Amino acid sequence: MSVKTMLFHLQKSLFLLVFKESAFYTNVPHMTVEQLEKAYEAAKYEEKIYKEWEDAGAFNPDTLTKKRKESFTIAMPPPNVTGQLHMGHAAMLAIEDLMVRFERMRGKKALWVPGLDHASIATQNVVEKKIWKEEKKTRHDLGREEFLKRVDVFVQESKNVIRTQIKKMGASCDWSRERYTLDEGLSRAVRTMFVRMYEDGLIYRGNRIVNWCTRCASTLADDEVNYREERSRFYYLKYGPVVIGTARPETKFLDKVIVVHPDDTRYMEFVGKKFDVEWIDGKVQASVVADAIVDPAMGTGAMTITPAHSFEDFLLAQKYGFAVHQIIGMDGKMTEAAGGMAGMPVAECRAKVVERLQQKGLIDHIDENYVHNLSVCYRCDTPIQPLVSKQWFVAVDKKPKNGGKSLKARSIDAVRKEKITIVPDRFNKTYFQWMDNLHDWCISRQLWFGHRIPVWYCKGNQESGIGNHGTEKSPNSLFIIHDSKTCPPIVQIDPIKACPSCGSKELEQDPDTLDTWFSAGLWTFSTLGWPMNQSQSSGSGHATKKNDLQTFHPTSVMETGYDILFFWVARMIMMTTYALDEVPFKTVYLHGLVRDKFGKKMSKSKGNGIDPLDMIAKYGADAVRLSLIIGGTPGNDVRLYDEKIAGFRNFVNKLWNIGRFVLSQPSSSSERSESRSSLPAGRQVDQARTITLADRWILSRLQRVIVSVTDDCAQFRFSQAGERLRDFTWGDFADWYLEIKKIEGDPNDFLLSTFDFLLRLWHPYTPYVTEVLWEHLHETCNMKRETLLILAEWPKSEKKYIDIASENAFALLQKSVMVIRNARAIYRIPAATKLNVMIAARAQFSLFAENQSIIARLANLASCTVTKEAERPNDAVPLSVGKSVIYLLVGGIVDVVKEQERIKGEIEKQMAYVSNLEKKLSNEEFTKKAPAEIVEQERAKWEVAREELERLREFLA
RNA sequence: GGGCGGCUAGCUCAGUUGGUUAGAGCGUUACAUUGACAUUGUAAAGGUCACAGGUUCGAAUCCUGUGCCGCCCACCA
Repeated sequence: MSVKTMLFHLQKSLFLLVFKESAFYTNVPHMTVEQLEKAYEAAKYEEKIYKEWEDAGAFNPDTLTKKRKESFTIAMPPPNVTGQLHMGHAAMLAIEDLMVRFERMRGKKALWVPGLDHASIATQNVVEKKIWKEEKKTRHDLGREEFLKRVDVFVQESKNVIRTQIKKMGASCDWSRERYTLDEGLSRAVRTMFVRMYEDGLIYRGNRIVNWCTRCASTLADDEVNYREERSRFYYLKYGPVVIGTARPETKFLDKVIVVHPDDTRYMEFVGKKFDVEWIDGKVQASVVADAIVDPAMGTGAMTITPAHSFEDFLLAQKYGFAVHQIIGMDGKMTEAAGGMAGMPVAECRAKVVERLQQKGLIDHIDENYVHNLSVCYRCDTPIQPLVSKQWFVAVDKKPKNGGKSLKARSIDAVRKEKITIVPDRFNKTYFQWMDNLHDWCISRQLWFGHRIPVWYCKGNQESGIGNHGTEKSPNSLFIIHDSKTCPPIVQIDPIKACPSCGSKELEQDPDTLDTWFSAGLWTFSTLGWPMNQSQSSGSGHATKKNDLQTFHPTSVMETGYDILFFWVARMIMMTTYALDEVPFKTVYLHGLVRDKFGKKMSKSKGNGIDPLDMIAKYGADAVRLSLIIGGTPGNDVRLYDEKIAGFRNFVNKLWNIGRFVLSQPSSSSERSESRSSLPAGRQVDQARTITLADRWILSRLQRVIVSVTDDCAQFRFSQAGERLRDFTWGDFADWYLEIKKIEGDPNDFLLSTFDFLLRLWHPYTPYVTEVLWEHLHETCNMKRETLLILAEWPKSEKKYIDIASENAFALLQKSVMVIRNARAIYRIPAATKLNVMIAARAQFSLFAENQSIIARLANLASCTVTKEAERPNDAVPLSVGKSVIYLLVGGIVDVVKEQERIKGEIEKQMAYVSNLEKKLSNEEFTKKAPAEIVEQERAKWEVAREELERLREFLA
């Protein structure tokens, strides 16, 4: 007999079905999977499972089936080799692994390239500190070569630590393609890029004002400068005919130009004139110019300019051709421009200058509460000295000699023309704003650790332009880049033996290294083998796969924190669009910062950080992953704390126990499943022996979940997809479906196949526990496990299994149970008191008749009698469910007054709802203008609500 | 100075193009307890969706303004 005919017969029949409690215990199965511990012990499995994945070659797209056509690539943002991974990295890994696993299961050729960044300035600082602490030596004490050796030792250790940490998170990245920014291959890419850009006129060397960190003894890019609010003194100084304001009197030794606003009536008479002025070291001759750059409201509206130590003044000096004098040296001490104070540290000199000015009566007054932003180094927090020096720059506005648009124009186009989508899209605005304001990028760093600039200077002919610090020798002739007697610098990929201009063999390589973001900017394509396409060994000993660049570039998604949108993402777009004339990635997905429970940024110094490894050890990697994925949205910061992770650990444990239960059911035992070879869900519909309403309901719900989870993941809505899955798993599947299966006994394959699908759907989120359960699923069912879950197919939904009638029917069943439970709680009927219930089922007779035992069991009833129609029995509490009425036969237990109150309350609520709907439906504007289906929907709601209201009124009568 | 984000239940947060009687987790309250799971189950309480206007038949959602919190950029002679 088919299910349909069976249902038909049930509906036809009028007999009373009375549930007998004892019937339930005959089919209760016994556990067959005692070997599985009651609570999931993540630590027991994780390492083993990771190894299985690796051994199966699951991370390497080359070993996957040839059927995979479309590629999916993520270049992992390379962690710095400075040390430990933090929760930000963990978030990055969780999200990227989710994406890669999802796409891999969807049949794509999925590649996730792992790697590490040498992080020149950060790493050098760490190692310098370490050496100082242990040996009280500076890098200069060791010398360049020895120092770099020490760095290398540190880096090797650090790399191992980080690799292990990445693996602990379950990251399914292809270790055979691991890269390091200082690998030979990548270094070659860097040099190639440098030379190409130089030849294209996009890299130049020039004397310009730069941010100088005296502690790091290096330049910093504009975006490597942080600002710190500071209260300091602001000095008003008498300077000839005017009073000028400054916070830095120690820079003012050689100031000779007063600048005022052209419209400032106070100073108009002075413009264009010259004055002899008594100043720090005696008399100087000052001239006055007018320029609109001056803000008349600022200070006194008059200022003197110090071109070598202020960005704005430098621009002015260039504009008017004023001399540029270095006052503060690269070492943070005064130059000979300070006369008798040469060699003095800045702070000391300031005090001395102020003292002298005081003596000379040149101080008008001092503002003690001047608040301004002090620029500091983003690495070591040392105040920045803006100063002029000879550095290498990338020209962002210039068109390449070989044609095409400027770097800036290319980068803007890539996003504006939607070749790159930024998620969330509000960061488009931030990106454009930054790009619009971008100045030439200073790429040379006076560091030892990093990519050495591939430029050689000829020393044979004459003292060359070596030493960016030429200023130290001749502070007043800064604008000579190299004079005509000098051979031009030699810029090329590989070292050479002799100067091509003069043949001299006395060559010296530029001592500086490149900004770490220069190499990072090439990351998506240098890791794939550019500029060499053939098989070739890279420095780390891994082979560069042939055609990787062609197969996997542009990459699919760049997933990283929004805090490095400028540092890195923008640079990659700039460099890649120039080098390859294609975008580095199609989508940029920006995650937020991981913060502590109080919303504070986690940091080592504050000690408020949570170590991912501790959390993994305590709660398991799956729980940590969930806690970083669910509950947040892209671009917004997430708070993370112990209890939160514990909550997700609870869910993982729930999933585990769902597995234990499912696998303990007789349908999964081997004698039942001898012929079963696989479990693609859905197929069982045709094979199953008994199909119940619950089966059809769960199958239908599953289809919807597959659709929404797939769609959400494809749209990067990982949190939403996860919540949807959790609700389905814990609510629909565990709380309802499994409970009903216990009652129905004799479970069919729906149980197994739905569980099978659940494992697949959860796998990208919780790879470990699902893989363990997947193994047990196959073992228990005596099935051959064709693949690991990591390589299993992503579920597809099938429309034909969406069964609205069953969903509606099941919803009524659920409501019946909930309404009874609710009444029991309201009337404080103890759980031990088993109630009798009579249902006047009316049009839903067959539904209730067929499922009376389920209602009885779930609602904890002694008996459940289903009739078509029934008079209200005495002492019965009536409950309304759809068109049916449930009578709780409570005898004399219930307080009549209380019951009347309960019903009155419900009526009141219902009346408000109904009248609301009526108001809406009687509004012609609504019925006329709203879409027909919305109107219809509201009308349907109204009918149901009205009916319910009527029934409630009857109850009161 | 320019820009961005947040403000939704006690707490942490969802809420896809405007149409639900506004949701989840944690916490709280009450009840339950030997076979999947107490890392559990059942039920409940709890919200004028920051505020003020506007657009619309209809606004947590769109527009304008205000307030508070946070962030980014620029700049400070």
